[in-house]
Amino acid sequence: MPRPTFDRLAPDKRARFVDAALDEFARHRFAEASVSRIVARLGIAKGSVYQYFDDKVDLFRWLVAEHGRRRAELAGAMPAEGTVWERLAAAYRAGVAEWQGDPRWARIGLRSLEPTDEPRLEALRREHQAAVASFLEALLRQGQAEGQVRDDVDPAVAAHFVQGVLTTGLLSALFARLDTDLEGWVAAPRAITEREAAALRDLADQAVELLRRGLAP
Amino acid sequence: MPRPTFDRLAPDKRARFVDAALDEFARHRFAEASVSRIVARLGIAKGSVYQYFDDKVDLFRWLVAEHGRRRAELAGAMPAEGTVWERLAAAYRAGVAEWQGDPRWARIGLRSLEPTDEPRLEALRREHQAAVASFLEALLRQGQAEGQVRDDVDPAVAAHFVQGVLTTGLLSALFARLDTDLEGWVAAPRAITEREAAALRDLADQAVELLRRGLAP
DNA sequence: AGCCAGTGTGACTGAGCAGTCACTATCCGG
DNA sequence: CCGGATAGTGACTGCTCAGTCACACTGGCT
Repeated sequence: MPRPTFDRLAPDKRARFVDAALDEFARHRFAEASVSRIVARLGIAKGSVYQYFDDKVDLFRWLVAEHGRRRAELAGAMPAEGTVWERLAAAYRAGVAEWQGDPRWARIGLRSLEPTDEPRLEALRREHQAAVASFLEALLRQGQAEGQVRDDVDPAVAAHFVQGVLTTGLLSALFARLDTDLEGWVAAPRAITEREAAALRDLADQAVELLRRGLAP
Repeated sequence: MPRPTFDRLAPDKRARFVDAALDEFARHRFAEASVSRIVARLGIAKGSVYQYFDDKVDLFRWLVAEHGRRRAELAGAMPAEGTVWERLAAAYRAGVAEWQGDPRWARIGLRSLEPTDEPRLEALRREHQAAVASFLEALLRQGQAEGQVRDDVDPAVAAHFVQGVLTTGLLSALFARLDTDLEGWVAAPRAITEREAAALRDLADQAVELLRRGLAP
């Protein structure tokens, strides 16, 4: 939890701090991210950071929570009805919207799923992992109830496969097409162009089509 | 490249060193792996490591290369004919065999695909990444030629999806079923039991079935 | 016995890190 | 203009790390 001082911070100062921290944690995984680098870049004293947050873990957790808030906003506009495949495509479209905004926030979302040596982050990671898996599992169960997913599929298992296609698979397909990778992208962050977003939606449709056929009765 | 001294090492000493290094790099990603910990555990002087290898990168690269040699041996027994799905299942079975041996070596294989801040490892990573992708792409093209994969699928794109299912997806499904995760597994490495291997083959069959249906004409 | 190449050693260097704390500066209400 | 609260500071501690190097040891050969 951030300290009260952080909330009271002048908006522009706060914004500059968040920007620098976001950049650091987007570029580097938790263990390699450096509080020293953040303050050096901002030209402020290291002690200031510890006026705002208890420690590095606290700072990272705040970023993850803030990412959650931003994503929830995007997802708010997302329909919760329709066929399984429509909902899946919609969920994915919300993801695209995130990359079209500030890709660094999207990266924080991925970082929250990365394993760490820091035990206080492990619980958080498992929670997020489980949330994704159970969202997809529920979706597949709905699909079975509505006859869009065949009954001999184990939703708990298939959820992992779906996650594999939509995260690892889709991302690596995307970056292969863009001729860069996740690292390069975040090293020089920019919002993706509409053209690229279209390519991504195209890929997402291919992915969903593969899953639709693969899981159909 | 290891130094000549490493090759001349007495077999048991060499084996003990490799075991300790393997353990360290299986448990920790490259940046967090510690040469100091390796020597502390073995009770040898730090300088010794630098008689065997140029530096930490050199040591890691040797482990990755050694893993490649071991996997090549396993893959040697793998049939290069049959339908796409048979070949895919066979490739996966070779992977299972690896986890049934020493799971730490399997982990090194995954480590070689992880991004690093170390530029000298980036080239290696891209190479491995590309090798996997192009193996799968070639497989899908063969499938199209033989009418097992529908023609409106882009093999270059679908290869990434297949990779997503068979790596991320299958692994996370496996560990969900085993009630542990990759980290816990390597922290207490043991060969998987025949029962677990059967579960893994069952999952692999489900994954291949999903892909078969998803990509079929 | 004497030699020496090959092997092993561990204190040391220089670097980076998270986190602390006595101190200073700034702001705001009275 | 004063005084207390709040915010900011940066040198410092204590830690871990990769990599070095002058030195010591060992075993085989002459």
